Amino acid sequence: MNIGEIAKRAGVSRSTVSYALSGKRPVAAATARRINEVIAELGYRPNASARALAEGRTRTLGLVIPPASRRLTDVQLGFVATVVEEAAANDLDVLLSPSGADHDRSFERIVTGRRVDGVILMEILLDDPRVARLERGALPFVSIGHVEHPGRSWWVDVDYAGLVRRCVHHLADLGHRQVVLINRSTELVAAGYGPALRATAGFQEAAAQRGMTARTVCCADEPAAGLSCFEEIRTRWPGVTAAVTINEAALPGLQRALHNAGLVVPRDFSITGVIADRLAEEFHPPLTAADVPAAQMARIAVELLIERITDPSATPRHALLQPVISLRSSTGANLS
Amino acid sequence: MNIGEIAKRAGVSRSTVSYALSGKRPVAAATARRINEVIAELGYRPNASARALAEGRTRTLGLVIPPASRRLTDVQLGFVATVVEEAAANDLDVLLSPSGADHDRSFERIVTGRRVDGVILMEILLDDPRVARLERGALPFVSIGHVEHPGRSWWVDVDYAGLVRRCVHHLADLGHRQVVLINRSTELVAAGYGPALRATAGFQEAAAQRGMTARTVCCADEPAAGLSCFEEIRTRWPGVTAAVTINEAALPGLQRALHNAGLVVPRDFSITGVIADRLAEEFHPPLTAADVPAAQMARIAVELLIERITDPSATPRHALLQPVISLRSSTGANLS
DNA sequence: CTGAAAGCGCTTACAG
DNA sequence: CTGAAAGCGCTTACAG
Repeated sequence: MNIGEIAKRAGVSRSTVSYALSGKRPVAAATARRINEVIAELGYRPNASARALAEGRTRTLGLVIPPASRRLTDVQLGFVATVVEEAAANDLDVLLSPSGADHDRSFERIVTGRRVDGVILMEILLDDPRVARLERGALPFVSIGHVEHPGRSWWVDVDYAGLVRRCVHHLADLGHRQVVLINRSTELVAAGYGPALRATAGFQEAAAQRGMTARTVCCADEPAAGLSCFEEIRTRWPGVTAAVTINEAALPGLQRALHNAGLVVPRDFSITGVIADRLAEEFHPPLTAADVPAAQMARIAVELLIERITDPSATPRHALLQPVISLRSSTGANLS
Repeated sequence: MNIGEIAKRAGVSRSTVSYALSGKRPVAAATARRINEVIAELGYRPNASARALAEGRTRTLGLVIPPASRRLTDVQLGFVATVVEEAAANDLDVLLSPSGADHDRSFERIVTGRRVDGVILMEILLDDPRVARLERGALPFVSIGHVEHPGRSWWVDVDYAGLVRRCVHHLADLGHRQVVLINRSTELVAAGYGPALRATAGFQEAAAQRGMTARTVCCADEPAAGLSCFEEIRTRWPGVTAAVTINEAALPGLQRALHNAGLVVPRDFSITGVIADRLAEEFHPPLTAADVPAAQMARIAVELLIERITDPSATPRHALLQPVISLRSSTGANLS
């Protein structure tokens, strides 16, 4: 069943059916009613491929996600879910593409097959080959996260360096002198993952400014690593009284390690960092932390992308969000 | 740039370029080489919409996911990630569609716009309107989970009733006389969510068979609910010595409640259930539980769907997986 | 081994 | 207010 069938049964031309559907040309009320009746009766829906071919746009966005092998964090999940919802709210579909590993074919298919009107990239490296790839092409894209030298590109990000800096100042104000940054995994740092490197920079900068002793450790994205990581910290640097972390997945292990060591938070040890609000609330005690506004970031990304698609010559825009640090119960004065 | 441009530059017809690309007709080696050179030089990729229109298939699968408002569990996440990977391995793209809430437009678009060659449904209710909707149409689909009366449909599922039954027998063998089922949320049960209802049935059946006292509670999908839920259990039924759960999200709260109550697992209280292996391992002590093979289920779903798409007249197939219960450290003899 | 042409199902100037 | 026709970029019988 196609538009011709509808036209025949409604006694009009195919163009009239098309215009009745799109509203791009006025159609007599009676004609429109007849057409809509036939459409409803037959349950007709225009063929998306044909429409895309004729219109030159697919009404679909591409979303490039990290490979399944690497577990998604809560924040990343929030990105995916919200991108899909926000796209749906704009009557756009979302095509998923796993990147990395051996998924280059999939990425290339999305990027070059004109399957999508634009692409959202996440998990951005300071020097990201996918960003470079997209910049060579003409396909509109927006990244959640930004490369080291964003130039005239479109992106939305959270100011990791600034947030970590503020966490450190907060700890300094509470009298802490020796602090540690519990970072994401060694692999991510080695790969040049933006948030991990910017967190390190902000951490060391602020600690130096306040004359604090600053230690940093990488920690795999899983609870077990959080546990062993904290044990290592206690062994190597017993004088450390507070930690800043951006590693959500390690939190349960961290909590267990604190408990095992007989440390009460925040009396004996303070913890803060950049963490999804949901996870910060679940910690015991709830974490004083900068909440990553994942849903907001995803919404902005979709908005920016739609804007860029709609007006290809629009001036590049970006948003660097600076969420506040929510004071909960995991930081206290240094009593040692 | 299109196939005609390639044809012109290679000095052949468009059909020859097409056949060189698809391999559906032999092409002289020299001709093929010339064509491939031009293609490589110009970075040509066929337009996916045009191809889909001409071929009558989109090389895309639809995946209907729960709305973002409802947090995805670890198992569900595993489904999404693996479906995408497995599809990519077959050179298929995945179009996401949020269902439920006010996302009917999105679902209808996927189902009726011929945007996809087939659909994978997850989070199936015993009486699922989406399954009913798809069964009225001609679009191939496979569900992860199955309705109460699956008839001649295609699906893959885990035998929740059987697994929970075995958990109960395991506890009975250890001497437990009063057990509780910590189910998913009241809303999910009310909506007729298959696993929640089948777990209840299996639980009560096995408990009755072994002459045990069986209690059941619904618990929202979040840590805080797990905590309050367990406190309620202790208050209302102090004689309960073991719990079976299928609620992954409640586990951290459950763990905290046990700790708060001064209960040591498994000495004072036993816990088992149906839980993603990763989460079972993270519990302290690691949970004796039936591991939901999420990745395997997703792979089977994609396989079945491809089979159904390839041969629309194929005999319906389904798979009811019966994973073993992994003996870890959270169940012990009833010492009370 | 290759080409000319019809056809997939839409949209949209062009005409009236 | 409406229709006939061209065109989007492919694939694939039909011919040779």
